[in-house]
Amino acid sequence: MKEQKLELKNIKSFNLEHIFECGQCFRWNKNEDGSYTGVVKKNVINIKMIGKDVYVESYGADDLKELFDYYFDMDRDYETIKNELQKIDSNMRRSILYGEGIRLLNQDLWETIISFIISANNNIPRIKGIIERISKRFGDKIEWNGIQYYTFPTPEQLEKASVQDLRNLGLGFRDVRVFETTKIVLNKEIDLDKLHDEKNTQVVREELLKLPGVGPKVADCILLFSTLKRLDVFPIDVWVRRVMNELYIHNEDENKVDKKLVLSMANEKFGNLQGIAQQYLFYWKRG
DNA sequence: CCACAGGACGGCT
DNA sequence: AGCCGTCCTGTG
Repeated sequence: MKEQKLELKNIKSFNLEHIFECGQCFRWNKNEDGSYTGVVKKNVINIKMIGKDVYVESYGADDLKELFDYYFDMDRDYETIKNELQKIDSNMRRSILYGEGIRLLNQDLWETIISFIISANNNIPRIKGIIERISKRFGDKIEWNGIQYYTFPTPEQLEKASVQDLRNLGLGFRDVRVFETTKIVLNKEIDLDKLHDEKNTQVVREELLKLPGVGPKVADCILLFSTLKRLDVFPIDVWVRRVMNELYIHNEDENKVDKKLVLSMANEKFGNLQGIAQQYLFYWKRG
């Protein structure tokens, strides 16, 4: 374990609030000074921005520069992506203006799977609380500057949780889903490492859908927000359905909008960039 | 007291 | 294949 620092000057398409509050992650918390602190793998990371400059501090095992670049998707050219999307229509232009600093994080696949199983029919404050309690109970403790942080438990660590343990931590009816998914991952009935090697997004999606608690929406979130990083998916929740109806479909009853229609519309308009287009629209309309 | 939240699942038609 | 009730828990 070591402390490291990193300074990045004049970074474009990078805004802490946009990145951490757009619904893709649950383990970053804002501090009083405006900086954010989170746990990534076995590292505690603190980030603040002054103007367009990014200041990063970490305490952990991994090389900070390498970890930062990968986690924050720094190798992807968001300027070019935004330029492409802006050509589509005024909705995209406005949404990109609103969330110009969004980046899609490369979060640990296992952690993302469990996190989004927990997210089903749930709200963000509660999701964050549950994940925090799971980490505190089954993860490893990291102490930094007198504060205790906890890593997200590995499958081996989470295997020690009984259904009742999970229920007591507040998962509700999702307890069995997390319990069963943990077993399946441990048995390698579904090999998470091999999912990274598969090129066809739909094939990976079908694999994810085999996990208890992983339906269409959760699967797409996993594909988009984890190290799988497939941009050709379009997670549809009530908000996205609402936005797509308001902007493009104009159905009288937004609850009766066919999901397949939303998907084909997204595919037609945004193509292979539909995943990130979804994030701009979602963050914009949800405010 | 009830409605609802950033869905999944099972039973039904 | 589509529709619909139900599933914990916290908040309004």
